[in-house]
Amino acid sequence: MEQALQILKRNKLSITESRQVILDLFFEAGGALAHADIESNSKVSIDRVTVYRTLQTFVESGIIHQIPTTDNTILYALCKDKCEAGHHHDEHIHFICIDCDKTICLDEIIIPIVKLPKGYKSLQTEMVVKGFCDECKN
Amino acid sequence: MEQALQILKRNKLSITESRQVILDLFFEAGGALAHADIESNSKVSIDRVTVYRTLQTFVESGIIHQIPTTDNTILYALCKDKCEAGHHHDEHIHFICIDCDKTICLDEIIIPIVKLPKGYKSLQTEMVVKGFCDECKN
DNA sequence: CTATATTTGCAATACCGTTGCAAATTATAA
DNA sequence: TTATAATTTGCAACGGTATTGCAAATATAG
Repeated sequence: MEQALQILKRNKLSITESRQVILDLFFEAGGALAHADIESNSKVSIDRVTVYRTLQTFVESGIIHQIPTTDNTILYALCKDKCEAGHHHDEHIHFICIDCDKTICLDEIIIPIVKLPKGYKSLQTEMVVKGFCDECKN
Repeated sequence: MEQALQILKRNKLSITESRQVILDLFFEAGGALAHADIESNSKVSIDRVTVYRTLQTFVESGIIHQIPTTDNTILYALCKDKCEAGHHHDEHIHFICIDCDKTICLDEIIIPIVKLPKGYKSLQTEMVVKGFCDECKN
């Protein structure tokens, strides 16, 4: 709660209940959330549209970032420190456990630089690893 | 055309026009396609539903694989050699040009192995690089 | 060629994300 | 604190996309 407030202030966003509630959900979850998770997990009822707009605002402010998925949804996760508005630096790996189905940001693991063919210029890199997480290992 | 036929036979799928046409589109494109691309690029008219079901069948058979994106679409690309039904191994990089919007499979560039935290086990890795391709470089 | 199994296309439906607008809430300035 | 301006919210409506059931069409097996 207090944490959410700080984030909103630091990013010069209006302090509203919806925004605080949604931020709290991210802190509780400790991982990535989809739009649907937010709608169903929130105790307070927040309009679908508001959730969409809030997520968009947070992405633009560099508070959360999008994680690509293969099932027509987008996952969102809190950015760590270095993200600024309009300029994300989450060059970390996203891990998807095929057992428990959780998506985990491996913040400490940096995506390696790859050498592209001549003429190609890289601006952004996404890396998604699928497998078993440390709780589901077998 | 011949190529498509071989693939269908090898995977013990019924030989139908739609399936051959869709496979040919992948060969022509040389890269990844979204559902919409298939619908609009096909000379023959194929029902939307058929396209969905065909893509699903191909994924299950290990003929194509899904590439995660962050814009609420799924890209599909032909699997290389080692894919089997239900078990994909496409350890190559997908490059998306933000100018011409094409997706290119950089088959010759191998995804570097990253060291995961203790307890994590990697089965499949996707790497998507966005930037300018060699034709749109600037 | 016939019988069976599979695939296709249509219609209907459900789902998801977006937009415009008025009401409510929050920030600002006196 | 209060009045005003700016922002945010929720509703309704819309458009696009994915899914399902079912009958007709097509492919496979014998």
